[in-house]
Amino acid sequence: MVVRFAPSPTGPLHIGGVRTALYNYLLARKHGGRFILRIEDTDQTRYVPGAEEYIIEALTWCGITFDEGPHIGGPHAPYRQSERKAIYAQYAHLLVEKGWAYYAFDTEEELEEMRRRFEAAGMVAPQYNAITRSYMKNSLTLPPEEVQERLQNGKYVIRFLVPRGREVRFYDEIRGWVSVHTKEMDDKVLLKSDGMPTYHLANVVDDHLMGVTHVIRGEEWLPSTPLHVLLYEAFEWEMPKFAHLPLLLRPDGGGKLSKRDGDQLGFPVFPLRWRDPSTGEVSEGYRERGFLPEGVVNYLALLGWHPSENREIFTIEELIEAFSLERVSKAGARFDFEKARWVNQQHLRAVPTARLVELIRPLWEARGLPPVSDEKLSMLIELAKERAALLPELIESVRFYYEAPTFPLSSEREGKLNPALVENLSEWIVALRELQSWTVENIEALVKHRAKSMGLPLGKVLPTLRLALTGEESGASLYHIIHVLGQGEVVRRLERFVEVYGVRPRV
RNA sequence: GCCCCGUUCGUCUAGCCCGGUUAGGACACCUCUCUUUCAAGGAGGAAACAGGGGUUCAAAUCCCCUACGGGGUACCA
Repeated sequence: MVVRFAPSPTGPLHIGGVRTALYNYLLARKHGGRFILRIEDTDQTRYVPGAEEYIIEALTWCGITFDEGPHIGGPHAPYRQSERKAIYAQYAHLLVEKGWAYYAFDTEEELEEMRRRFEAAGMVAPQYNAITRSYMKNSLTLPPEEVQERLQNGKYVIRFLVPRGREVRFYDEIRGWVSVHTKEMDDKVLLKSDGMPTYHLANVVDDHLMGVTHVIRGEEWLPSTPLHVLLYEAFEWEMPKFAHLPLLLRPDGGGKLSKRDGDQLGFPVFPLRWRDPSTGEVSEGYRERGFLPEGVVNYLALLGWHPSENREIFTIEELIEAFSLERVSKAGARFDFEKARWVNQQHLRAVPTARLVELIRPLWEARGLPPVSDEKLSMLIELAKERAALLPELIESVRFYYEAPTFPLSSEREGKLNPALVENLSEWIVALRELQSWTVENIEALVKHRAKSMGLPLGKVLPTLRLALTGEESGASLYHIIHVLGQGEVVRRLERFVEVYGVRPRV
């Protein structure tokens, strides 16, 4: 099995493209096949610098790797279509010789005029086809001498000659048989006047030359597949199998998820941050948002595919094992950011704390937070881990550590303080200061013991202490918080609290 | 407009090919439980076969029509 991912470097890869790459990758790995990256840069006007590097970096981050591609080479190099230009021209001319294609010389204005004319005659979207081509300037209508003359000038395109009266049928691995009549098809340009191929030609030629056995791509290609089928027939090449993946839809139901949706949806549509080189506009990525690559990949796999068992959480290796084209659904899938978060959370919980320390440290430093040892950081992460779905939440939920509470508290929170405890707090500070061994167990014992001797339930004691130490009403285990804060800091914070509330509690 | 593809809880989906299920799971939501609290966990709840015709003893499942959604309709991919 040989599959390929063939993006066009016109900007950042969006999340739907990542899924297409993922399904190809999964299949290649499952069947021990090869996976090729091919850059489809035949439209020179749409080339965006940095896009190719972005695509490779994004897929690498996701753990999607290739066996051949522009970045690693391979037996079918080059892998950029712009560098294969001569190959396509040769094959386009071959089709002309075989009578499957012809030269056309119409200018843009002439094409425009043709469309206007036929529209006026009642056609809605006139195409260059069996009925209109006879009115146009091409090697089918012009005398041979004029054709020769125009070819000398070098300004021509090569168009496919769609045969008449045929039903083109092909089997789609996901949708079953699809058929289209050739009267619905038009004479698509194969070779552009700049000598570059269009997608249709380049894709068929390269897939054949590179030995691709399974063409797995987005559903937007379904309507042009009949043309590709005819192209294989014209070249007398063996056809690959086709599979058209359902599209990723916007959560609001308004069409397919597109690059332009950017951040307006409230969640990233790109795997990595992207800075548009011409406008300077920056779009957020899943990586920067704090997703784990395994979380993104897992969620994406689930959008349009369902395993044979009722299970949602998979590592990439498990996905390789479980994936199959037969279980890909036909209908478009709406992106659900909440569920993506949940899937990521499941993975986050499984990540060893040591790795989280490595992931969090750069974020910690980027925020300019006070230095912490690896040991402290991993204690903090342990505390935050259970309630975080995304990486930055790991830092946000230990805010108490790097940000002392500010007093006075809001009146609502003051209402939750226990007056008896507040009055007695100076004695607690002494006890805490004198605690010999600062362990979670000892702290817990001390708190419980003093609460008991005061006749106060933990439900009164703990919230008050929490407010005094963190300013928050909820969060991780308070005994652990006290422990990680350290004896000195706990005493300092409580003393500050007493300065404000101790003498005459406002409660 | 025309062509192609699609349509099961709010969302992702199982079930459809090989008719007979209390139409299953997950996210989100609600209730209860555990917990100092939040989260997580546990238990439970509400929630769907687009509509209409056939075929059949029996249709989410097979056939047809309609509606709706999406994609395509470039010298873009």
